[in-house]
Amino acid sequence: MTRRAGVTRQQAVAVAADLADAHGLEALTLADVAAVLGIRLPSLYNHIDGLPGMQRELAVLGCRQIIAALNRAAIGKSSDDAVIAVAQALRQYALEHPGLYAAIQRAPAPDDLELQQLSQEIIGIVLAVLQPYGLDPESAIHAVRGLRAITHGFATLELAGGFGLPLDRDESFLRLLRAYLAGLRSVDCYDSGGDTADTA
Amino acid sequence: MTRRAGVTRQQAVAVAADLADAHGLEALTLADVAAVLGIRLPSLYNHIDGLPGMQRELAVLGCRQIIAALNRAAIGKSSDDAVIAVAQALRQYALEHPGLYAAIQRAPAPDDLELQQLSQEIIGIVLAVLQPYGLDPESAIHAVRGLRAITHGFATLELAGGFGLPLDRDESFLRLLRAYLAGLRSVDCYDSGGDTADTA
DNA sequence: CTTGACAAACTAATTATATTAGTTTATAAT
DNA sequence: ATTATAAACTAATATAATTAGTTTGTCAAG
Repeated sequence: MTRRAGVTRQQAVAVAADLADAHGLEALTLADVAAVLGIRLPSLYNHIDGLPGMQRELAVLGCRQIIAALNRAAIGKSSDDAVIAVAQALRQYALEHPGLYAAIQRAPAPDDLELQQLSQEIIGIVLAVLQPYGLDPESAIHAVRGLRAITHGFATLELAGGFGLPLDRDESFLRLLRAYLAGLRSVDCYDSGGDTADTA
Repeated sequence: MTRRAGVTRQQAVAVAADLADAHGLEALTLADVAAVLGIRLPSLYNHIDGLPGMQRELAVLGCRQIIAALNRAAIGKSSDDAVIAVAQALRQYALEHPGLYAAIQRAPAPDDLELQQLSQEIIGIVLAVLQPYGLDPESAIHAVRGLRAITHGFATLELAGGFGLPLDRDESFLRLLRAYLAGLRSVDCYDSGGDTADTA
């Protein structure tokens, strides 16, 4: 199976992932990857389809790892606990793997079914965790979008060094999630204006 | 003042802004900017300090435009209306100027006082608009972080094509904001568990 | 009106990266 | 042993950024 005892695609992608997480996705070069692997740059093309191909590989890897992390986080929890755990896991993943996280932030190509399916799987986990809230299908999608925006926005601002003040970021995130979930249960976000009901 | 009737820095930055908004910040090259201006690439260095310098210029321009847009949006509104208007304005700016918006998403250099002050100004507007909620200083900062995360996250996911389903995005955003603001008024996001007070 | 200073353009050269084309070679399977 | 091929290689090309050094148009001072 292994010819020449040489480099495998998995190895190349793993090296690229490490470099991207360490120095940022935008600083990732195939030249560096080849150097770490101990081969010449053009030899990399035996394993991956250029820089765009490598970035796609990183997106696939990132999605798989995120799916695993979210599933792990959701086990044995329900309702608010589950939602918060999943959101925390996603934020933590982004902070620990900024390069891979950045790699998944581009829409998959229209013909890239594998990557599209992986993206869907992530959304599916969030949807599942929102089940106990008893939202109608449309509201559930709005809620998934809301949670994704909250988590993605918070994590990327954090990564960009956007929170300068010395105030605990963990608590900011928790308060944000709690406020949103509390609001989700109230009804006044489901119609355009005044309050129509107050509980449930 | 104008030598050679040549290119000015403002012109160069304006061209770069257009290109970045049209094709993405990562696709912006000084070579393209020079070509549009009708000069050779090295001549650009008479006006801007290389690619990093140009990106900083774009960040400054973006901040100024955002500050103007947010101030305009907040005029004559208060409370929820004002917060929602500001958030909508920020989202709209990001959608209309994706290149400039991306340029402001890197933390300013520690010695770049001008850019730091502009960032602060944006935060100041959000803080001001949250005044009517009567939050204590620490809670106000948490709330600013929450609003920034919500708006930034939603807009960047939108830009990345992250919302695939044919469900109105304007409504998703509005619901998200309403839910958060409703939650902000409730107290259960200010301490770890049960409710301690109810108004304030 | 001349002239000198300088900003702003230029050419030339270097470096880095990605990419393609074509060649060599080690090894697994026959 | 032979052979097919994956996986390495060298060589060459294109693009971009950047630096160095040179030329030149224009403004202002004499």
